[in-house]
Amino acid sequence: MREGPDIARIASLIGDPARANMLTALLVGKALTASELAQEAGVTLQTASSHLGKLEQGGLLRQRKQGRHKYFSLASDEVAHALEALMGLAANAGHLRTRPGPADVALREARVCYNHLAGDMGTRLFDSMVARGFLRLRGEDVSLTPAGAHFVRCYGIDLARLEAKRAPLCRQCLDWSERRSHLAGGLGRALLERFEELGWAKRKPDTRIVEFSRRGRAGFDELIARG
Amino acid sequence: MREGPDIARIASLIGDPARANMLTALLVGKALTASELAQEAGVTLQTASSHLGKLEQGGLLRQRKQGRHKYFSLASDEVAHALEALMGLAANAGHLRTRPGPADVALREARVCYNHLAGDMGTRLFDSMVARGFLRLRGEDVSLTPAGAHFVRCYGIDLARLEAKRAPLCRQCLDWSERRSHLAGGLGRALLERFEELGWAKRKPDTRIVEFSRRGRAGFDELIARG
DNA sequence: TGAATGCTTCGATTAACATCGAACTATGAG
DNA sequence: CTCATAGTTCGATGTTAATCGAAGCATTCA
Repeated sequence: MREGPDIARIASLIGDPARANMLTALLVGKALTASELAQEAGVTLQTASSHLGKLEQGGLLRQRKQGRHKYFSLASDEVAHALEALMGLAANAGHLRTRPGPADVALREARVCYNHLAGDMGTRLFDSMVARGFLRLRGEDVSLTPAGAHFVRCYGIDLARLEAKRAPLCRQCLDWSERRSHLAGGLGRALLERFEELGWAKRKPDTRIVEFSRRGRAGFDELIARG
Repeated sequence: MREGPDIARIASLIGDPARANMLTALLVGKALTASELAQEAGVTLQTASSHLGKLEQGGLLRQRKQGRHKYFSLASDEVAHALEALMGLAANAGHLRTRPGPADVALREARVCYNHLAGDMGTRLFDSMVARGFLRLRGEDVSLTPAGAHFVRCYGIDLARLEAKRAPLCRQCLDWSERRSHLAGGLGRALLERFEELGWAKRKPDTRIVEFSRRGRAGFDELIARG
């Protein structure tokens, strides 16, 4: 055989616990410095540096220097997607790191996945937008319809600015907790930002949990009910 | 942090070259014996036995004994999905195992992915069925519409038998070469079988390549053009 | 200029694990 | 029953790579 891409190389990169911790930490979407990632992974700065070099070499991370800091983030949405796929397998095999507790419940309801909203609320938003014809699915591609563009503009999102960027506007991302898709890409990011701007939601510091206020939850429910 | 499923465990399972070879070999969908997998991975039977035990323990493989043989296959479509996601990353990072050659071209055009058709022809089939209203997408779920049921029955597929099985009928699977979806699940399997039955396509032995005859290619083109 | 901070490189240590030979169990064939 | 084949278990070996202390750059700040 020996055909197709070399999967073991990438998988073994993810397979080290320290590196896996770094990658999952970066799933929140924020860029983190080498020191922060070292702490996240529970290793010293030296070993973290070695790990980060390998992850970047392997194309999983993107890095940018800023002064004497070095910021790392995931290289692409695809990396996040692959990580979530692995999480699905892990959850399925019952290898949860912790027994399902209150944090886990919150995580399943609403969490951040590389800067966009995932979990139950994320998939509900996605399904609603598809059902109302705001998003059109074609195979794996997702595109915003004219009606959808109107909808998000009314919600206060600067669509023109998003479209000017090079990153894809819409993309779907499979959810490990829900086994369904949620909206990724620039628009997904913008929507979560807007939720935070309006005070509907707030990220719980140092976790992937997104906490909705009572008012925010009501607003969200109405938003996906009829726009 | 330390939240969410334990991803490193699964990834390190896939991260060993011998195990990765076994898993990719099983992507063709056929169940293989321990000896066959040992040869596929290029290791002796003893080490293969150890690897297979770990893979099964980790929930990636399913095994059934038959006489003095032990047959292994992937545990689920989800495993195949995760593997293809990793292939996407690997291909993206330029870590192709071999430089793109003739085999690679054939692989991108039509290959088998856990017993269903993938590659360019796989995604074209999927897109066509969505466009004609034979498949309906709802988030990550795919379902067969009444019109679609009529279509596949006319094509000679015993739908009742498929529906009787426990495995899901339709499922979408992301394609590493095309970055779009193709049809997985029982129906995807049945369609590929039917292509072979009609002499349209033939699997190239010991590879994932699917070769279409000239007649088969014509029939396929007509099938996805108007049914 | 000197001190402090953030990160990298080097070297040595250690732990994990893939590998295989050899011995063992189980199933099937003659 | 005897032999061959398929697979497992055990133990020894060798390699890989994760880890961290210490020293070395680079950047910023005073």
